[in-house]
Amino acid sequence: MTQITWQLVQAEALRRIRQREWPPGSQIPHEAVLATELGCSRATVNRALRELAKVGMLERKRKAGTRVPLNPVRKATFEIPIIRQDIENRGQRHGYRLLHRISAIPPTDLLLRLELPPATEMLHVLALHLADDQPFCLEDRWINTAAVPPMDTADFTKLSANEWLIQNAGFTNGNIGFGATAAGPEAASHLNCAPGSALFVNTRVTFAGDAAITSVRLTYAPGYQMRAQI
Amino acid sequence: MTQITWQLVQAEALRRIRQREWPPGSQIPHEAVLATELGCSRATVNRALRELAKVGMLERKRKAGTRVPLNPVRKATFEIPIIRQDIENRGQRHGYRLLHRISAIPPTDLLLRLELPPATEMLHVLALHLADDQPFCLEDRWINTAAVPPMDTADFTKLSANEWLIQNAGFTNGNIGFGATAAGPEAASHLNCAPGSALFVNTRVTFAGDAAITSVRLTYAPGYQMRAQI
DNA sequence: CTGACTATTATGTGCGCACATAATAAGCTT
DNA sequence: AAGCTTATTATGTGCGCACATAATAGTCAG
Repeated sequence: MTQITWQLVQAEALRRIRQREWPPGSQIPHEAVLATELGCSRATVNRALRELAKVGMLERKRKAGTRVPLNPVRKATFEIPIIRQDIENRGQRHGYRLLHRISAIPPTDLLLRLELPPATEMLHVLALHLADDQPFCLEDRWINTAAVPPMDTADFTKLSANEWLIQNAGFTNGNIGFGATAAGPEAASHLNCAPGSALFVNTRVTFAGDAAITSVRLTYAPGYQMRAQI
Repeated sequence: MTQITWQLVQAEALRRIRQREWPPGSQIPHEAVLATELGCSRATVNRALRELAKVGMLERKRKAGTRVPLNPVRKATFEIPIIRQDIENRGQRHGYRLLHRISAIPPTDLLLRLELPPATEMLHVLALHLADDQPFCLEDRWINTAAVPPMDTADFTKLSANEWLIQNAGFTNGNIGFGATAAGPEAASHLNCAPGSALFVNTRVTFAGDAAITSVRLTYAPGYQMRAQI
């Protein structure tokens, strides 16, 4: 006897949504009904619908039931790239050059974003990533040395701060932003492009629990595209 | 008696990862062990760990067990913004202007990406979104009219194609890309910025099952940032 | 030693049940 | 009729069990 899996239930639910058997805004039968109708247990239906709700295809509320949202806010998931792997996945050779490494007091707005007290000294690292010896991405990073393991052995001349942090300071939460910026004179010279070129920028702030770990600004060479699946 | 929830198990697992009780690269105890240790059922442990694996905090393989990845590929989720809501969430007034609406044969590379036969006629819509009467975003869209409900009543002069499609053509999958581009003369005039300005670009291709629905390219006015939580 | 087969083992998932929780609906009092 | 209290109901979650599945380790024939 072939069992009904939650994936099958999910696929059937998706079909009904797509084919308007469950039109937008409408309520769908509740779990127990679907379970008997599809010939499986309520737990199976629950898992299928729960995961659909998590990606925004359904809205669920206790007692109120489950409905197909009128304006579904679809969610997409993308992988935060480890720059070296990102480059190697393209079949290119990763190179890395440390430009700058100094302990200093960051701008106050950064300290505010990281919820750190004023005048906290942090480590500032500036580095360039290369793909097949061509400039790929400029990494501008501030590290909260108090919140990560001692980095005496890590001088970041060989291993990027990116990877060192990933391996040595597991983070739990944070936020990320994407935008575009015109290349300033410094970025232009490092990335080997004309000043004023349109560059893709990715900023991240990461925390471990409530302790700020690092803030990074990645400026990519012209033409870079970041991709994700919906 | 207070029960152990899967959230508690998950929090405990996160703590152990963060505090290096389960160091990167190491294997963690298997579900049954954790279940007895934490005083809950295996199903509860399973759910906690399964969800951690989904966001890249753990790696699970049958028989091989569960381990903390050396190079965790963290996944971030962001919401695909409905432009009007995006603007209204900023406390601004949404405006919309249809610039162009014509049936035509799109470039062949687009048809290839959409997996449509050559010389398929599609609907091309160009529109401008405004925030408090300021240009916000330029929407350049191709719609596969064969795959969506008839749109006789939808002329897109008032309601954006964006919203019409969301309400009338539930999609199931697709992909999304982010990048930066320099403003061309046309974009510059519509978005009221200098030619050559660095603009954030978001391209999306969406399918319903295996039928292509639409391809859209959103070019945002200078300064726009897209944000997401990790 | 090699390659094919056979256990073994950890995760993946289904089931039926129970109870918790949140949101709504119904009823009751004043 | 307004406001409080009490059912009712759909989802959320836990438990113990069973079996499926994938990957590994072990075994054995040649």
